[in-house]
Amino acid sequence: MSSSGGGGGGGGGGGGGGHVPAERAAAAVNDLMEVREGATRLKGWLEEQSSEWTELMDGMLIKLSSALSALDTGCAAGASAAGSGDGVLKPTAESSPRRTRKRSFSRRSQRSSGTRVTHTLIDGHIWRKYGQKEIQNSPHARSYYRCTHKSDRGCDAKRQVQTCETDPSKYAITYYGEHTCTTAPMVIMAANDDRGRNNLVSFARTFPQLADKEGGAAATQQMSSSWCTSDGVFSTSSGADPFAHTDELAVVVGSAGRTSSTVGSVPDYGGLGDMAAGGGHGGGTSSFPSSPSSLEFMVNSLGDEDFFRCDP
DNA sequence: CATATTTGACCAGG
DNA sequence: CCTGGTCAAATATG
Repeated sequence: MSSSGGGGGGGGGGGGGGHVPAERAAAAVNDLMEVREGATRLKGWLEEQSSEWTELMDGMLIKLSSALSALDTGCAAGASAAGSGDGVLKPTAESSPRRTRKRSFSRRSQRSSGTRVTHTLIDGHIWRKYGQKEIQNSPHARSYYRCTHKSDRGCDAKRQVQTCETDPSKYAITYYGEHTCTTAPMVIMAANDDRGRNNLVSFARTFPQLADKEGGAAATQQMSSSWCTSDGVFSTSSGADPFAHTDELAVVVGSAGRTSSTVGSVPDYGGLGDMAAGGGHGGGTSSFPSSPSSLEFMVNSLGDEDFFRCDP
């Protein structure tokens, strides 16, 4: 979206190192294929429940397929993100006399709660961008966001997003402060496949008003979802993920044979969430946003290690 | 028209 | 003085 900005034209910062470990890519492809397989099975199971879910799964499968083909081309990444070249600069030629303001401003809060590299900007919270800066040692601009509930809830959470230097398709997100607002509506559904194994898929629903101004390629995925399957493994490998707490994003994986579900706190979202579900518990049938097309699915590599596995 | 993003200016810390 | 973080007017978008 912000293609126009400084980083925009940047041409994908190709220069530097884009060495993507082939082994790793291959492993990722493998994992994705397994996931697709599992998803297909899950789809079959869900078909018996409702056609809506079938559509949902179709969407997921499509995404998986495209992800796979992207990876297959070796230099995956760029595929959807790049583009946007077009330098349609606004005619703001006139030097508008920006009012000089004398504003006492809040000292910057320094304590960050860690940096995380992810494929998506979505993290379950709604952010409002309030600034962007070119950073000295980085080819990419850094964007500054703060919780959209800053004004109405006094939420002081902030985050800085910067395109990963080595992999333009990833973002390094640094969080500051904590969310005092309750913002992480999410629905998690769990299902067992025919083998009694527990497959769990969690969908963190956020409501990004994401609209690619420049039209064009929906460069950024706006829906984040983390899921995992089988044996309660939640990519905790090496547990090196400083974001294990992930705020409200809680995921619980039940043991085989049991269906567990967790629901993040759902605040007073006017008409955004049609997920009221009214205690949707009950045979694992919970309500789910009916328009799959509005949801973007994306593999959220939680540990930057492996995404998830689906043991056959 | 309301709300989010863009973008240059302002400001504080090193 | 330079760099990075924030403000807020201007602009874009639904």
